[in-house]
Amino acid sequence: MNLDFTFESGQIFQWRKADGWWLGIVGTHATMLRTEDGSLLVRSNPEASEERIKEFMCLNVRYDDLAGGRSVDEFTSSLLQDYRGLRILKQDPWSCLMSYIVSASLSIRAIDRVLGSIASSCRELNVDGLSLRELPGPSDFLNVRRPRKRYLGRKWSYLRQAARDIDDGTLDFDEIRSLPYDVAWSSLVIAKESHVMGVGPKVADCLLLFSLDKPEAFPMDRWIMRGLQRHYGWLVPERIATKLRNEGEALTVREYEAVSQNVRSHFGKLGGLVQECLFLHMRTARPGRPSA
DNA sequence: GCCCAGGTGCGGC
DNA sequence: GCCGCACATGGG
Repeated sequence: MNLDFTFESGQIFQWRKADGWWLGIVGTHATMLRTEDGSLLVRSNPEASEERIKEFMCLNVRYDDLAGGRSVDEFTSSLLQDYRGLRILKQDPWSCLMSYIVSASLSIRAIDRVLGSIASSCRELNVDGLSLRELPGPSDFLNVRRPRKRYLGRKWSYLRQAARDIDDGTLDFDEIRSLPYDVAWSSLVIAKESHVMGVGPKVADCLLLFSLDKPEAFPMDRWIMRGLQRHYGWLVPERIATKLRNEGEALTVREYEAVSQNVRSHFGKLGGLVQECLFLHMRTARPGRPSA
């Protein structure tokens, strides 16, 4: 387990490192995590059960099992080797949805800042003398005052609408969780009656991967599209690759679906993990080198 | 100044 | 269906 890779991969926001500990909120527990001699150390307040932490860290998921015993391809093997210990965390669905609705077209730093400003009027939790703020739950969110001048535009109303839908049961995460990947994805993105404003192809994949138990979900943003073209060219149909080279980086929903199909049939349930490793790789490794 | 940042909704063909 | 644009702001 490598907590630096895990928390620096960009999968989760509002965590920070202090004195060698990773600090953030798990459920309602202010939590500190670090590894030592191969074991995971936890401090939390109020004290979290071992089960709760295991659930958050997905310690029941074995990546060897997701691979199904087959090796994927050479580049992927070395990628997974380079970022060995990176784990996909299981986030609270509402916090995750909020984070990724906010995330559209912002830098990671800006996303963290916006979420921080939303949390700034919420409950303060403490552990070991350090303090951090909870994000509001769906019903509390409706009472939070809108932060002044903090990047949000129309996104603020998307968040409010999603919060209302959760409150009145129109949006039911457990129901989506129970669906197979492609049905769940379509219900979020395509279906008129269940579409959530602010959730497009990429945000839907984030929610499915990080909160709704779909390890094959493979969110594709600009970094990932560059990574796919550079290292997995055969998964990107020629017409789409040409388009990406010539005009901007935006894909239509249909094009996103086409690439996503190829990616999922290649990586299977290892997809989500590969995606996080590739994301970290593209953002940190020097260009032109196959590995970090 | 200008471009880019974990995209998405909308109105125009 | 696809295209072009607006959306808000800060850092390089």
